[in-house]
Amino acid sequence: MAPWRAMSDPIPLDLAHLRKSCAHCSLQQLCLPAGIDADELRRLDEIVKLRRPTQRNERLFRIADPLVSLYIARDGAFKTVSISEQGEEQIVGFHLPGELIGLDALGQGVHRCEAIALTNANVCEVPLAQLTSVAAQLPRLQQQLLRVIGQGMGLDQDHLNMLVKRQANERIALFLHGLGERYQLIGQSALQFKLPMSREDIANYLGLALETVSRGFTRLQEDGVISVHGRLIGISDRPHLNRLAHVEEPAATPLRRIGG
Amino acid sequence: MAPWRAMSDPIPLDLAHLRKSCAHCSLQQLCLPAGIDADELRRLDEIVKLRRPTQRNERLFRIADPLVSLYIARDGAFKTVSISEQGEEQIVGFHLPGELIGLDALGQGVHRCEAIALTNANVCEVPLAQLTSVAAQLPRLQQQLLRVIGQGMGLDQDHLNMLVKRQANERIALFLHGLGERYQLIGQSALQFKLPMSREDIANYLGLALETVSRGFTRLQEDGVISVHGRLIGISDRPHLNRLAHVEEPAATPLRRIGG
DNA sequence: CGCAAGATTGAAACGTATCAAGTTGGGTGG
DNA sequence: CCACCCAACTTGATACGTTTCAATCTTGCG
Repeated sequence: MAPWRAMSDPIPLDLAHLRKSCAHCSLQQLCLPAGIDADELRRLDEIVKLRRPTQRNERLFRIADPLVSLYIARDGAFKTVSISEQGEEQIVGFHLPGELIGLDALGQGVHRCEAIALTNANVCEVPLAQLTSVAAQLPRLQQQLLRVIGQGMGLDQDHLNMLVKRQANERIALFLHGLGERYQLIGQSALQFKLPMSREDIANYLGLALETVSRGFTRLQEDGVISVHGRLIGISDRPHLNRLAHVEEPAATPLRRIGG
Repeated sequence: MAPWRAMSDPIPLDLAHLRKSCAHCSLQQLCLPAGIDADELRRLDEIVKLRRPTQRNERLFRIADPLVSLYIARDGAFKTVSISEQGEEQIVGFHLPGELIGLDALGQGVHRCEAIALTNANVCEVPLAQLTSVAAQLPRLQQQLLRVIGQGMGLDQDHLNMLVKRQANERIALFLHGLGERYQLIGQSALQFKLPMSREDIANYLGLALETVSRGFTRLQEDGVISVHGRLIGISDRPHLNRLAHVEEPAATPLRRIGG
């Protein structure tokens, strides 16, 4: 595949930032520690490892790997991919910073997906055995763990609802809408962002042909809803986009993500 | 809708059977208690309630109900249904005996689905607060709980893979295949069973028009793969069905379900 | 500059949804 | 017991959207 380390891509490694504990992490409230107190946070911090920077196309785990840790990106983006019996790849979810990666293995103790970096990234690693044993002692952490897992299931359901009985343009609008919301959640612009994934990845995720995604983007641009420059997306008419996605648009948009 | 209690449907209530604890339940190894020891089983048994028999079309919980308990059918069948922003129903999963119901609410503490009985049924109820507090003390139960939850997520993924990039006949074959396996798992015939759900439910679940499901059944019957008499399904040529579903068919079929 | 991968655009073929009749079977009431 | 009814299911004809195949265009990168 692609080289693990592209020469033109010097790693902007900020050790000081990497060493920060959960307590100082800007994602704290969006991540596993959300809602737990200072003492508990210290216990959690003790078991969280900081991995070396991850290169584009690098894998956190592969299919059939035993479940060891859960992962969370601090920055960058990942996709999780399952492979059908016929060898076709299916993207199960996209993961932005703060979103737990690795829950696919909870059932069998063995991963059924690969987690592949879409960009260079920095990742926290949480050994599951330690996490569960700490959680057994800290009811609030246990509760939060279940909540995070449950949210993951909710996202799978959102993904499913996006695929069933919705046609191409609706899926694409919903995808862009959700992505914008997720970027907003982590403090970036909901109206202008760079897609970390290819058209092919989007198509795969949405259950469409990549040509259909391309046509969809073009159509949205012609209609003045978005602007497209390669992977750079600008949302020009958010209400219109929401209408196409059939999403209500009250002031406070409910917590929602697209990729699980 | 249909009457809560049809006159022609006297409830064959077997109190002796209902009073059985998990320890004596035939589903024990397929259910929450799988793999935990006798002491732990006793602790679990203490918190499991047996609900009065549930009528066809009765709901275990509704959308927006707070999460109180998880449910498991001892017999009968359920569907869980979510409702989109436009008011369209989407069937998220079918639940046969031994399969946990109610995990949809883990994320927000509030149900995002309704659980509706497809048939008359007997149901065990497990209050979640008690379950988690017991699980915190019993590592094996904690582990088993996570495993069951993880399996639920796995099933959602199977459902998703069934919908994406597969065409109608393949989805239908896969659906029947999976249903057969699940019946086999609970000690019934994999080759002959009565569908607990309507064609409309199947179509909704598979993301198809109900006419397409009907045609699919007819086609499978014409090809000598199955026999259809209303809701009675016989599988005449299992290898052929598996081939249509693109499922490998080694001697030992992997643990798999269709509805999550 | 020039290649290769990714993205866009076009035309035709296919599969499924939709609309519209029929058909079957279980339940009800005369 | 039969006629009727209604809901569930089946079957047929047409319309639509998406896939597919193919060609062209763009972009990043060596």
